[in-house]
Amino acid sequence: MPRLVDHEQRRQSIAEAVRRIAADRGLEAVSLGQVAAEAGISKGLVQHYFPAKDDMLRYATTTLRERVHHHLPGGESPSLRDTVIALLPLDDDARAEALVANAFLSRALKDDTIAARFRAGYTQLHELLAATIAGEQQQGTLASELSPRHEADLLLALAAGLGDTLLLGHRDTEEVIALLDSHLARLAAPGQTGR
Amino acid sequence: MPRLVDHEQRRQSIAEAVRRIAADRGLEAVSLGQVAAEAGISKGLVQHYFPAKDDMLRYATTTLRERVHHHLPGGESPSLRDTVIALLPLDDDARAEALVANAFLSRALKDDTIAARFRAGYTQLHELLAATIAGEQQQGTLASELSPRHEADLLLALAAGLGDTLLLGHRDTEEVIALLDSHLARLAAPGQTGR
DNA sequence: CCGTTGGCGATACGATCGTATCGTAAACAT
DNA sequence: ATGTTTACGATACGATCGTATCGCCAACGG
Repeated sequence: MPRLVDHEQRRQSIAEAVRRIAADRGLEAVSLGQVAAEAGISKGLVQHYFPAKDDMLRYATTTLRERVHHHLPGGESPSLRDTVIALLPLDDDARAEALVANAFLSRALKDDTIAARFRAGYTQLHELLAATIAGEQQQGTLASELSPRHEADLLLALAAGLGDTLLLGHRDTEEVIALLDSHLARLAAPGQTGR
Repeated sequence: MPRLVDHEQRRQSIAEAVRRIAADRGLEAVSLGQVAAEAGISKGLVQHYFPAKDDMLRYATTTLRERVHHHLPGGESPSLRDTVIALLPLDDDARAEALVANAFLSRALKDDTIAARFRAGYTQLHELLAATIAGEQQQGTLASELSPRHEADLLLALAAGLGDTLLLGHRDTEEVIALLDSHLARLAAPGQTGR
């Protein structure tokens, strides 16, 4: 046996190159040559780890939604507000991830593997939000008659739309957060004084 | 002079071919050859009307948001609900348009011309929604303390997010409309019995 | 009637695409 | 030491990319 190499690590570094290119030049700019250059390796090596380009693209979507957890506030049970804010593309990393997800959306409609990844990501976020909502209901800060799953869907859609608004520069960060807060205020339990 | 041809019409038919390809195979599949084949004309003719590919892509975004009006219900003053529903990708046309807009999003971040188009589209829809909201407030069906511009931003974001949810198949049409209705119900004037 | 002009097709160009096929160097088993 | 196996680089392949350059054909002005 020759020298051993961590395949997974290699693949991840290639996948990161793919995501970097997709984020700032679009999926159309993701070619084997560009990826090799971005990853600082030879074109042949990329082929060694991904026999076909489609394999590479599919793999690049594996860790797409893991970063959401990374953006979550560290506390034990983060507030609903902080959790939703963590979904917004507010820093460069989150912005890049949003752009990558956007670039892969059209592929998700044709590629079952990528579609499954998107669905899993949505389900995961949905469960997280629903649990957070239920927690705040028990805590008495959110109105108890709300359906956590229903409100989670609304919040995910709102966060996605506000994310696009941010990416396109239609509204700035302050405005978007104010919009989000006004929505959350309507979910508050009666007698709650905002925030 | 030789036979005269309607340049605008030619350009539009080419632009439609671009949008068709972008909608179902992504922007990466939009090449001069593919566009020519889709439009049923020669590759040289495409070049005749668009000296560079970027010109063609830019032009393809001109009429992107015009179709929204086409989806609006015919009545004099359509309800807020019907107006927002008209923003959702419920039929094939609207779905194709949403996919095209999605495909061009990454380009809008680099191309000022396309970015201006997106911004104009957002502004136009925002004004439409705000006016509709103000109208329903006067009519007494929406709570009078709401800010029409504020709620318009929220509804646009919600519609965009719900649109993505629909495109990706995370929720079906009925569920999405139910989500939308539950949001709208919270905006209703007190004493209003739903819808 | 003929020359000019614009619509349009055909083709050629170099670059880059994705993939295939090599050669070589390094590391372990025997 | 030798042979086998794997990491990796290099190169070649045909296809397609975007662009440039032709030539023909139709139509109108003179």
